[in-house]
Amino acid sequence: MLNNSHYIDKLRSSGLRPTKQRIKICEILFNTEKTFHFTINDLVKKISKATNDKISLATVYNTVHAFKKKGYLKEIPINSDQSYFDTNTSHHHHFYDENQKDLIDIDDSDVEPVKINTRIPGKKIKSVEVLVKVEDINS
Amino acid sequence: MLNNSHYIDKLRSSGLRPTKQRIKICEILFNTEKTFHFTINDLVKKISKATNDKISLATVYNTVHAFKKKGYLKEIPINSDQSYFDTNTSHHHHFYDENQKDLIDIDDSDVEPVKINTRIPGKKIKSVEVLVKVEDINS
DNA sequence: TCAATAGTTTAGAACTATTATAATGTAGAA
DNA sequence: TTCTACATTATAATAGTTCTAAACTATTGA
Repeated sequence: MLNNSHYIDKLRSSGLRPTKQRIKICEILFNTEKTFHFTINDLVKKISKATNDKISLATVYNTVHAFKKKGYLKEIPINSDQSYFDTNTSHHHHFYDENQKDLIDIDDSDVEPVKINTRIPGKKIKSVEVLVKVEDINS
Repeated sequence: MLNNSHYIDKLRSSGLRPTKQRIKICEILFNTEKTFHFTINDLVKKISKATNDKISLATVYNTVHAFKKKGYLKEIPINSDQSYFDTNTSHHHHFYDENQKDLIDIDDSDVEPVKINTRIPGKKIKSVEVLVKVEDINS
């Protein structure tokens, strides 16, 4: 809202035109102290709370994908009917609470480096992601 | 095909009626030396190859979910447009080849035990799954 | 053995997340 | 300012999955 020049620069420097929709989405995703997880549906709700100018669903999808491609967002692999995204793009892992259907970050420093003692010929490792599924103690 | 009594017992003992559809799906999923990964679509194709009596799509979904619930199948967390299942229900991990969209088992013995040095109060760990995304070396 | 019943299968409709389309709008360059 | 390539939009299309409700069948117990 206030200081958008940062986002404008960020967008422009990665070859994305700083349109008002993209800037608004930047504000919603990156103007927070803490990183967070969201689905497209979550983001649409946040947008409609934050502004009166609605952004079309297609643009939300386009923007999220563009941001993911540029490395501003990560997609988190969970079996789910919808995709989860993370504004925390640093290397880290996740708890997935199967009762609350809630994702919780695990700091990289809280996971001992994962050693994989096998390789696939002709392939290089792109990422190593740990998903810790948890549930209520009494279940 | 031949010795179905094993599957009949297995189904019955877990409270699932041994219908011919379920027995057929058991044969396809569990009559193999090696475990494998599949999508619902893969399974439907295997069924239509294996038999002339077609099994309706709804039944395939129902059966896979029932088998998953009983622990005969695992669902593998990958971001994908469709769900992947695994007939290997032992503890192990996966490579996901992003170019070929192919899943490859990583033996549990090929991954050093993953130590998580943090916990969520009131929650217990249900599983720890490692997904190693790989891609072609020249990409 | 046979009817009752509770669980199962089925085709097809419905639903939901996501992607494609193609017309309109707009940022940035000339 | 004008042009053009890129963006946005509403809407249609697609694809995986779930729902529905009627028909079917394995099991129970009389």
